[in-house]
Amino acid sequence: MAPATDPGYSDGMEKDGRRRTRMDDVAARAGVSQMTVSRVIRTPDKVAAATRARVNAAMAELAYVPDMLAGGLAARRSGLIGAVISTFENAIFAETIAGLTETVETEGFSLLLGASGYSLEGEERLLHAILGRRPDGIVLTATLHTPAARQLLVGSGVAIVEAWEIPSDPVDMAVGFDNRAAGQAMTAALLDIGYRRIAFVGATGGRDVRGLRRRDGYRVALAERGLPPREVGSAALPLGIENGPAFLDEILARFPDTDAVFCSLDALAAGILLAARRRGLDVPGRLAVAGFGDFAIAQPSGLDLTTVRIAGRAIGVHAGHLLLGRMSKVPLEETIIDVGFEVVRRSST
Amino acid sequence: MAPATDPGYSDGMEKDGRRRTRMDDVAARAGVSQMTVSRVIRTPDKVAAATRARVNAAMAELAYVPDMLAGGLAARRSGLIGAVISTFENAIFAETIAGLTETVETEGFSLLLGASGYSLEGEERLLHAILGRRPDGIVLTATLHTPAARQLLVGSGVAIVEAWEIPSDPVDMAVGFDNRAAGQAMTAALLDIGYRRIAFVGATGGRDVRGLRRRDGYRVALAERGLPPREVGSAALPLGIENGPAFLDEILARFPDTDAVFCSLDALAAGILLAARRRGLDVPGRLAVAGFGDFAIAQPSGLDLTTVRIAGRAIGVHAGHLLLGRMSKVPLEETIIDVGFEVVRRSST
DNA sequence: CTGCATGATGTTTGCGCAAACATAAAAGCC
DNA sequence: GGCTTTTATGTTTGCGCAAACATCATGCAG
Repeated sequence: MAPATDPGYSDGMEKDGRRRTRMDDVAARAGVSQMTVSRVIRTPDKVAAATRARVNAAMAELAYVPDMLAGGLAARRSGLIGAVISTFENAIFAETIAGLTETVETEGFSLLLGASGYSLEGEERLLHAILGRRPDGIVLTATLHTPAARQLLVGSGVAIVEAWEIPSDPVDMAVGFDNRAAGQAMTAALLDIGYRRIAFVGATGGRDVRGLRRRDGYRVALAERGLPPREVGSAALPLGIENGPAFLDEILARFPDTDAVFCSLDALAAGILLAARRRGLDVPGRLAVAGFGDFAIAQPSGLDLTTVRIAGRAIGVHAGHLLLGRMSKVPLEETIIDVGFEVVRRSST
Repeated sequence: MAPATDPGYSDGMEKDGRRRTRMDDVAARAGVSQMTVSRVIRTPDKVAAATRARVNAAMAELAYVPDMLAGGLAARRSGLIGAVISTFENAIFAETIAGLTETVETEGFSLLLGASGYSLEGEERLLHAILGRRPDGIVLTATLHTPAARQLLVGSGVAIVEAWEIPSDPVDMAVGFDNRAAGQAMTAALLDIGYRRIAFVGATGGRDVRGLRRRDGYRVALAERGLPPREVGSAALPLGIENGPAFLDEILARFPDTDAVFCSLDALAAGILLAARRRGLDVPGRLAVAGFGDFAIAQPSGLDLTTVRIAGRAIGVHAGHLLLGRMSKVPLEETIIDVGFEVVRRSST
């Protein structure tokens, strides 16, 4: 899995034959030892002010950039944080990644990003690629699907945060919310408004573990009132706005008197809503539509979708802090963080 | 800039005191030398089939994951590709990043992602963080703003691709399109339809170099017909859908007879279009609206925006191939790739 | 059977840095 | 002033791996 080809000029030489500047070069110029340069970079307090100034000057003159690969090898800490998302398709995780980078970058860490895709093989390949870089921490926004993958992570001993979900059996740490409770809450909200013939649209199986949890919540909420579920969906991923018309047709064909639809994703809800409008169905008069995620599209584009809002950015920030905390040796008091959710009612219900 | 804190157990030991598996361990178990294990991983053809099988078995049994940091240090190639975006806010570059990762991952490279934000200091900090990891290549989707940053990159000798733009003076390689030409083409398209009092909304200065290029194109197209420009905007970034109402007000106040608006971004165009609808203005009858970028929101959400479509994914794929090509020693024939653009007319004009 | 490729493996060394230890100088202390 | 403690710096060593070179078979032509 290592790069197969050979770079043109990364043999330590630049294009013009110069060798890359090392600590030794800086040290020689400043008239100190290599170790003192290292100290100026990592623990400046332990170096006399005058010496520090000379070294800093030398570094500036030579435009020295420390080699963190070498440093990491020696110190046994790479300064890398691995982040695993399932796909770039839906921008669900962008906020989380943004919050995560901003949090860990301030401490000098960099982000190693990978998309596992929907193939199991890809998932393991990616984990190997990330673990091989010896990250100091890993954030999983994607769900792990194989026992082997789980095994690999646990065996690595790396700090791990599972995000966007509170797993019943976490690998290590976790930041997220209870998808089941969220699905139940949204369904309950629809019931409170007065809807009784509520359909659910979303993944029916396969890889979308979280969507399935939300569906479970939907089932529970209906069961509490003794109402039968009406489920429509597909196991194929990813589901998006383009599936709206087909799913709407299916709902209306199988459950003609449906008065509300709860979609496992906003993109899906947007698709249903637009399809309904196009068919001349009054929303929410004839059919109410609710989504999940409060992804950017939802509100401002005039769809004004009732949805469940998740603090995506906060998840990323918390995940970063969990990792930083774990690395600071002070034992963390709480390693499972529930950021909750919020049912936001807008004009689509 | 190095991580300030100390990890709990990355001293080469796992939590339970086990040492991390190394090549030596695999070698011992397979009854070969460490070097033979290295060969099995990188150049399996150079190892006898029987030996290879033994080594592979040993690796599997020990769940060995090669340390690419150490390997990179020895081989002077990190297997990392640095990617610099300006912000996660707009999902503009998600497709490009996706195309890039998919391209380079097949060759065993991993992505090091960083957001430079809108601060110049952040830009340099990020470059240091990335260059310090000794990437084999860097893709810039963000524009470079300081001479020092440019200097740093050139001095590093790393292969560089500037994406989403064909700079007049590229640092190294580039994949993108001519923003000026695109702005001109869209304006010309509006003129061809028959609009004559066309306003432009977008960045008026500051960091959004590409937006300014598109504005330049707008000016040229109008000047060719002897029409005066009508420009509205702000230097503050980022501009988004929420700025729609204010900009629409400004347009109608300063240029009441405007019949079309060309926005430097789809998000902005969406904001203007929605604001116009809310005011009861007929789109495109009273006011036509055109955007730029064909970002996901545009079409399916019912806005049906006329826009300029850019092959964002192709940009990422090309960028990846440029880097891989540069690293394969075969001299590249073409290092500046223009992916062009496409004016897409929809119902908003 | 010699000689010389060719293939398969082993040995040595160093990538650039930081941990651990060693030393030297300065600063307190009675 | 001799003593310890503290502060500032230097020296040695090794992180885990791959490049370069060395070695040892084996094959095979003449």
